[in-house]
Amino acid sequence: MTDLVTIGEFSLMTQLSVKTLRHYHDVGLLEPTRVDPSSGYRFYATDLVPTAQLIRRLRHLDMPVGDVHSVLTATDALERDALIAAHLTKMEQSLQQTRAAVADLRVMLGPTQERIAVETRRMPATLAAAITEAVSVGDLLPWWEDASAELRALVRQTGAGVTGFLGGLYDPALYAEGIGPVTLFLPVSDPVASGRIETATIPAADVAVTVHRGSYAGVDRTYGALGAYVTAHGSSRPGPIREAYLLTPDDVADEQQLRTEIGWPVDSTFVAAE
Amino acid sequence: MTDLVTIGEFSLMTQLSVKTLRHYHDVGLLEPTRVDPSSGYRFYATDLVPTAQLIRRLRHLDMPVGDVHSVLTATDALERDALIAAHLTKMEQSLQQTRAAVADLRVMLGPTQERIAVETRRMPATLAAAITEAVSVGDLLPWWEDASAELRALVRQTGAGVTGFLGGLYDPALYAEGIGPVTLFLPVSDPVASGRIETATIPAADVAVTVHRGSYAGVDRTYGALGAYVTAHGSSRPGPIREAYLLTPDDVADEQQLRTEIGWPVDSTFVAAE
DNA sequence: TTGCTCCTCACGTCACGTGAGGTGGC
DNA sequence: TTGCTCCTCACGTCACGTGAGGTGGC
Repeated sequence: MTDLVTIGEFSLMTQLSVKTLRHYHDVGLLEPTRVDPSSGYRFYATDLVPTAQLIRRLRHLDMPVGDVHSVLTATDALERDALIAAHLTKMEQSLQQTRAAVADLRVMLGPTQERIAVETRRMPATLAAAITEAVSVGDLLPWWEDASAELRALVRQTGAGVTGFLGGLYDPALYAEGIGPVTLFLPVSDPVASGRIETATIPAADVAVTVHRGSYAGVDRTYGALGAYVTAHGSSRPGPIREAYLLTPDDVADEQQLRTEIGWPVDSTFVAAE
Repeated sequence: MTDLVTIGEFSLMTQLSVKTLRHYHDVGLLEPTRVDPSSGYRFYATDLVPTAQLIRRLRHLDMPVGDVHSVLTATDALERDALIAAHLTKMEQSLQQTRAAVADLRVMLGPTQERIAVETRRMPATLAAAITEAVSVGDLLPWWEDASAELRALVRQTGAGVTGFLGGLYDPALYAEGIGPVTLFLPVSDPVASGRIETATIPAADVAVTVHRGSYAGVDRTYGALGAYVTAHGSSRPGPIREAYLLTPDDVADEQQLRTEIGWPVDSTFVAAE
């Protein structure tokens, strides 16, 4: 039998505010040990303190309340640790991204705004091993990493010839609505399919292309410059953005050396006129 | 004269969703260049792209929309850079805290739960140089750093004798409501006052004390253990928590060596009975 | 009886997202 | 005419905080 304390005392012991404790009761994250039926007073056993502190820590790391609940109700320690480890990994990645964003902001605020070289080109239809899925912007990076690894692995395994750079098709809805269909593809000499990988013919398209140099975190600048260029020449037309990964993290050690070709769909007359 | 594009195209160029762009229009953060009076269609000049991208970056760093607005309307570059630098500093600190929280979580999930040694004691009334202010939990750390530096500086300057450890009084409201009065004080031999620093007599009190070892980030565990101990002996009584900073970051290089004495107010009968 | 702590609504906040229902331009 | 893009409400979400108005225990 352990001691019961009021919500105010429990707040002191756990450094969770009274409002927060009541909220956690409402959503079922942390139930008081006893609730007085007539007064509605909440009473907490002192042995709930470690649980409350774990909750506080996890919330401090921005783990969603639902996930915290999963951690608390995990049946065994292994499962619980796995959930926490997964969240820590996410946190580390987000730290990484923040650092990149800070570095990039410094670049943006710097003196020079690079000019971009744009070239228009007709991309021919291409046979490829491809993965197409609806992806949200938030999940894009890990999705990309998984999908590209899968494509490369399968193609290597089947022995089909690779006939071009790894590429992607990004539906405008991805940016406009935050979620949309994305195709990642690896051009091949022969049909290759397995699981979610299908053989596809990437359609031909007229595009204005430029090469983005450096970290993918800064690709928005190139999107902006390319879009502005295309608009200035009055030739934008709806269709997916095309990317080709000329130099990837697998190829170079330094982020500065990454090269990504961005293709913005344009009118065929624009290509001919050029 | 620069080109106007629709919201959809502008979304592509800036990687901001259409909903987000409309929201930024509503709150006045990013106004379209032209709004068609009959259709309500928004049109954006392409030279707004860098501004939109700056917004996106700053929001990515969780800078509040209001602060982003301040950055955009800053009259000169110096002011703008200062605002951004201030936010970057905040971010760095929060990264630091997250890292500490992760480390601490690992400790909590580890095998051993230390036991704490509790002793009860009557703290005598003490003459001190003191700063008392209403502080919110979020601001506590920087407030503490400023206040302690100010106290030490003034006391050194006046040549008054220091007669005890730097200490603090934390009103329960600070934890229960997230904001409350806090007193930081340095015991002195002679009256010392200047600016927000006043001479005060810290009242006597009966407290159960224990020493928290290690990073202040982990102090909640000690609060919990001490509170549970006091409750188990049925002697808790309302009043501010007292802390005394025995070994601070100024004294030791390693966080593990930090020592903070925590005092929990108890009944005088409890002290006598001990 | 006076304070103090606790209670329950109802609503606000922040930064958008969702979804219904409808309109304009090629 | 058909799609597609755009529009405006109104409401939802997440994790609480704010504030009014009221009750219970020493």
